[in-house]
Amino acid sequence: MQIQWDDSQPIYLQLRDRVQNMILEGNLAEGEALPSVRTVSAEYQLNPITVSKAYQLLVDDQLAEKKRGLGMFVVDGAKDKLLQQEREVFLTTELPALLRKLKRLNITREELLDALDKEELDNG
Amino acid sequence: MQIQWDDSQPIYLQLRDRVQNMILEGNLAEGEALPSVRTVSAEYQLNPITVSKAYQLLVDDQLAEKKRGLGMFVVDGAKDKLLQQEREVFLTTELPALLRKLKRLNITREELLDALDKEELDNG
Amino acid sequence: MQIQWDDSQPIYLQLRDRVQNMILEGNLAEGEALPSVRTVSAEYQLNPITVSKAYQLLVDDQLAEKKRGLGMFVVDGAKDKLLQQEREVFLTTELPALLRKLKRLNITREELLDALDKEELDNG
Amino acid sequence: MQIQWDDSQPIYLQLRDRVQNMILEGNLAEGEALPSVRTVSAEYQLNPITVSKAYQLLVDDQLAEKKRGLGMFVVDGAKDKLLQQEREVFLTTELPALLRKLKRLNITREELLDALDKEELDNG
DNA sequence: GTGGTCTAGACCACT
DNA sequence: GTGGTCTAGACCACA
Repeated sequence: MQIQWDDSQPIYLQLRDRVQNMILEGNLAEGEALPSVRTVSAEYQLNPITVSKAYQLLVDDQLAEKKRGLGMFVVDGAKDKLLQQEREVFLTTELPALLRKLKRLNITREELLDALDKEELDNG
Repeated sequence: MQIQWDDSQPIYLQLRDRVQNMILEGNLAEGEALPSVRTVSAEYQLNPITVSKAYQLLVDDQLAEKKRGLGMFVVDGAKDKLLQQEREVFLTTELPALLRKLKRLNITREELLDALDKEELDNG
Repeated sequence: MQIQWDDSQPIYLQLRDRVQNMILEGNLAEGEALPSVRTVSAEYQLNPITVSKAYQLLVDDQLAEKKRGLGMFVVDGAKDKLLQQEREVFLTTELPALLRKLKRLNITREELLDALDKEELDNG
Repeated sequence: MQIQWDDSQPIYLQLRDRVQNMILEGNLAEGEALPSVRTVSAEYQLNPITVSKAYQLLVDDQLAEKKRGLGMFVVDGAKDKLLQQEREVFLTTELPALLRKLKRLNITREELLDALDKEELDNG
């Protein structure tokens, strides 16, 4: 079970994103323990510190909490928090950027929707 | 006259993007000379090497060309080339990512269009 | 009945402090038995070893004593001992630190007294 | 030039506190560059990562900023920010705790002021 | 020159 | 068992 790491981004950020995705997709329930630092570091052949760094980011974002001597746990409400955070960023930052790009590239709204349709068909 | 550099991206890439935008928006016509490395580095308090690096990327992408002793110039067809390049990247990389994100965030097509409308009004 | 544990300090120290406070406030009289390790560990969902560790600290400080087969008891004179210990620490360690901090933050003696007054009113 | 590290606290936190104190005392002016990670790590025989960790905390608190390739710099307004932060914490957290302790230890306001006077004399 | 990242290996405190 | 911290040493991107 080997991960394909994307070399353009630090591993600890990719790890954090993976956990966030697991929470969003429900593979990691609220209140559930994150896989231990040691487990993850062994499984993916990573330095424990690298894993710790990813987990610490989750704690900083109040998505996970430490219980001393027991491990890290997904906090209650983490999923909603994530959804809201991402929507926020998307609507206030990414979407405006998208629109500017559409204008600059002279892509009409119709082309955009067509492309979305096509994508939807491809991915079922 | 200070630029707000985005610390999350190397300055030389931000510089390149600025020049590309100027070309796309017509502020820098084809055949026109780029501002000299020395000018830019003085104006924005940058290391000349940083500016050179940005310009070299434009040369590598065949968007600009060096004329010995005269400076750098926007090549003919640069604007179209840029448009095509960006459309390509947009349609093959960004759009699929956008769709995945929309799904994950439960943002419907209607919400997307509403947001686009709103943006359009804001930007006139 | 869940305690809010402060993650910045080991649980066994927090437990010890709680017991010490109970002694100081008279909620745990001298000669009285401490709640059993088993009781506490069940009530607060703690590892019994954690509770034992806290109790052992009290024994080490001669504030409690073990009676084989009967449990742990608050020793005679525990309250006075605690008072004296804490006064000692307060006057020799905390107070000097307080003064240094007041100076650094430019908080005058008047502001300090005002704040104390306000606190007193709040807490009745 | 060797620092006496306090073993009860991680070095990177002690380092952060040192820098904060330097800012508060004006030894490190706003806009000035922090001593480089390498310099500090060499001077105090520390791992560069340990120093980085301390500096990152300052960035997270918006007391310092990174300039890519140039180093870390004290941000404008850092000193005021620090003062305000510390006052806030002091007045809302430490002072109430102080009062509770005074009550518990039966230390009167007069004793407190006497002690403060004495301290002041000692430290000039 | 600057900071960022990672590995390997060790020791610690806590539950 | 858990996470936290540190060292030593290496490589990278950036200015």
